[in-house]
Amino acid sequence: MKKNDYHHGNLKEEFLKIAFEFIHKEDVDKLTLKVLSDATGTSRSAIYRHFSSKDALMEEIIRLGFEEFDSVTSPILRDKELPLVDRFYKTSKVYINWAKENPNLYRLLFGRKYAYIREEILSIKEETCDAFGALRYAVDEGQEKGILKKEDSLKQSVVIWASLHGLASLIIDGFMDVAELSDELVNDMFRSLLAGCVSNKVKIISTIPFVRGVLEPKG
Amino acid sequence: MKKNDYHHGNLKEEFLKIAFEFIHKEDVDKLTLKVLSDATGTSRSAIYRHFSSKDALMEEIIRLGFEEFDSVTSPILRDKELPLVDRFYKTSKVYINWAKENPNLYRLLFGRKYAYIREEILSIKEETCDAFGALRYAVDEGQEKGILKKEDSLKQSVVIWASLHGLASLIIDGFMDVAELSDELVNDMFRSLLAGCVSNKVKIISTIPFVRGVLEPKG
DNA sequence: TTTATATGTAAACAATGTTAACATAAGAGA
DNA sequence: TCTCTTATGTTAACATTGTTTACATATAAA
Repeated sequence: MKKNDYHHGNLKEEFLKIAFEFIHKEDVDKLTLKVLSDATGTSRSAIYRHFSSKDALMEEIIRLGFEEFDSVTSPILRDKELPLVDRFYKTSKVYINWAKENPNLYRLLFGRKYAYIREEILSIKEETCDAFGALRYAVDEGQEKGILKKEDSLKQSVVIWASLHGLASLIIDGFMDVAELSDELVNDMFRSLLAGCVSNKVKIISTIPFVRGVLEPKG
Repeated sequence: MKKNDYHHGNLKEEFLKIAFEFIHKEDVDKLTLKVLSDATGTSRSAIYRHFSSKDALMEEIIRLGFEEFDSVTSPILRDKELPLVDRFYKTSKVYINWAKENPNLYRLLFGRKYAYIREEILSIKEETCDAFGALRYAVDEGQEKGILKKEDSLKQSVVIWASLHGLASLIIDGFMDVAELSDELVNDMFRSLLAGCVSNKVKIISTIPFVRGVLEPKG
């Protein structure tokens, strides 16, 4: 070990990087300070020069996690090139698949433990660039175009979100052996949501065969 | 302290009772062995004469929890005196309200940590007297009577369950301030589920005004 | 060059679940 | 009743957690 290894250089960034990568693979409560100190070749208390506590580090991880989550969901909802129903459908697919691929991160973001951080980040009241905001925006758009029933758009959005969240949770938390059915379950859930939310005043366009099948059950 | 307090008598039962009551009030990870030993006036390691580990005790708590959960949900789904749709509606209400009143127990039962115990208890394959079994049974009944669309009843049940689970989770895990909207949200969710699942081949009976409103949107 | 600040380590804490060695009560068999 | 076994309790110690305190060293400012 060289002498100038005493000062690491960018230890804070490395802590974050290692922790973030760890959460992509392993369970949240397996991420201990020892894991971080071992991985960086530092002592167990080195982290306290860069974060006031372990929770403070987790806060940053959660922020990064939401950035990643938003980056795979929001753009689809906001993509004006796609028909609106297709945006909903694609988002549903991506949402469930992302949760399946990143179960520990998903639980960290949407579980109870760090609810106060989530509140801080999501802050629904303003139309920020987060996934729930994008969903509300899309729901509003749907109502304006007459595609969705005109109801309280917050409640409508929560019902949609809750459905996806519930399905994702059942799948990743091992509630019954439904993980291998997830593709079909998303389709069924989407069909149910559409039946509940779609107005029949306007003809709705979709480029996705499955979605067209849902919209025209007689065909 | 009397001399014959050395042997407690029914310490195991008391541990279970105290732990079970604790979970009804406080967070799961606040339930430590010290809490149990203090409450019973014993030492921190006394528990190991009755349980092989803390997790073994938690297993029993989870079993008790499912008994309680099932006792407030299953009977409604199995009550042949009620119209089927009313059973679904009442169960939805009771489900969400129970989760709101017992958030820590709900998380313990349906969270990831003790998934293997849940698997053991629920064991969907057989038609046991559990809530999910009762749901599947009710879904089958609905399909036979032509009330529900004839689909894979497992998937249909999972979609219903996931919707309620998602809503309950959002409410109790502090995802947005929707707790005070929960009554309306259950109604909206129920409306959505019914739109997705109900067949229109048969006239459906309900004694609940709200449900009738959902079934006859023109009225 | 000296001084202050930033960033590391080592040692110790209390709290957690857990185990091992020991103590005592209860019950069975003589 | 006496002894032996078993059941059930205690105390002391462990390793692992997150965390704090005192100390050490590299970097930057004066």
